[in-house]
Amino acid sequence: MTNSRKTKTVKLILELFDKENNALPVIDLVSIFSKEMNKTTVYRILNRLEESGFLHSFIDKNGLKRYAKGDQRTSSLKSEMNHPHFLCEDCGISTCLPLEISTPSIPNFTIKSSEQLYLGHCINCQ
Amino acid sequence: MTNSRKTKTVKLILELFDKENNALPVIDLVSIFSKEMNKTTVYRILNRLEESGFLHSFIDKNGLKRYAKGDQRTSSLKSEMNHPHFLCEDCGISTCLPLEISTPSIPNFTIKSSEQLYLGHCINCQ
DNA sequence: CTTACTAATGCAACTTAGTTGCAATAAATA
DNA sequence: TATTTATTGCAACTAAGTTGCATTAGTAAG
Repeated sequence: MTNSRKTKTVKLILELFDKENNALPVIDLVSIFSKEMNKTTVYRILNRLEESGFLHSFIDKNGLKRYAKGDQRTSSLKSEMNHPHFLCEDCGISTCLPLEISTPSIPNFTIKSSEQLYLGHCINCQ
Repeated sequence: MTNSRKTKTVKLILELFDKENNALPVIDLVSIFSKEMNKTTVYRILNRLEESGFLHSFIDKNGLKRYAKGDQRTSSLKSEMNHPHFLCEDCGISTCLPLEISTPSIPNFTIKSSEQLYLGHCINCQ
């Protein structure tokens, strides 16, 4: 927080996530902002916004990194802290699911966190 | 099955998975077999072995594709059909977890399948 | 055990996502 | 307004994975 400057480019990305409730692939964000900023800048701003807790990220089925708003580390709501994501196999839309993750206990393994991605069809693609 | 030839390269990969119980990243397999075959060949053989049901794959935390033996589509055992994977954050080893996945039902979403990756420490890295 | 068919391979070139180094720029603050 | 340094743009790079095509080698038929 101390060392984060409100540059034009940061503001643009913050504005987008202000109205965007889905998890967007980085490559999409790069092309969305291709006229406003360099792709390197997009990657670096997303990195910083994740570190500061404004965004969280995960890897989708295609191995692409996606970002959505919300802090998966420090949220007060348990379901927000570590939640599954949904990915529509038809339209590619991805959203956070407000569900709690139950971590199984397995002999020989210490489980610290998990990544859960549910695949199927969203309401528009039924 | 009809059109799959038992070539030297296919045999080598089958032999490896015969004794390998972990899920291996494709890039590792490429370097393991770098003297025996071309990387393109590795990618294509893995593809075919997955289609035929001998292997299954998933994307790990780093966005890398991993393969492990077993058919996630047609196994008779429910727990084998769609199971979570574990990834050790220390040594990078990854294994299939013999657990059943419970698919939640969420309004507005039709969930068909899921990808579940548990992260933590394996027995050797405690 | 040849011959013919075609799946499978090797190679080189390519694509795509993401990263790095560095000089130039522009927020923040003093 | 001047100074500091976080941030950016650019170009070049890396790493994973893909594609086209000519060549090779399993396989099955004769």
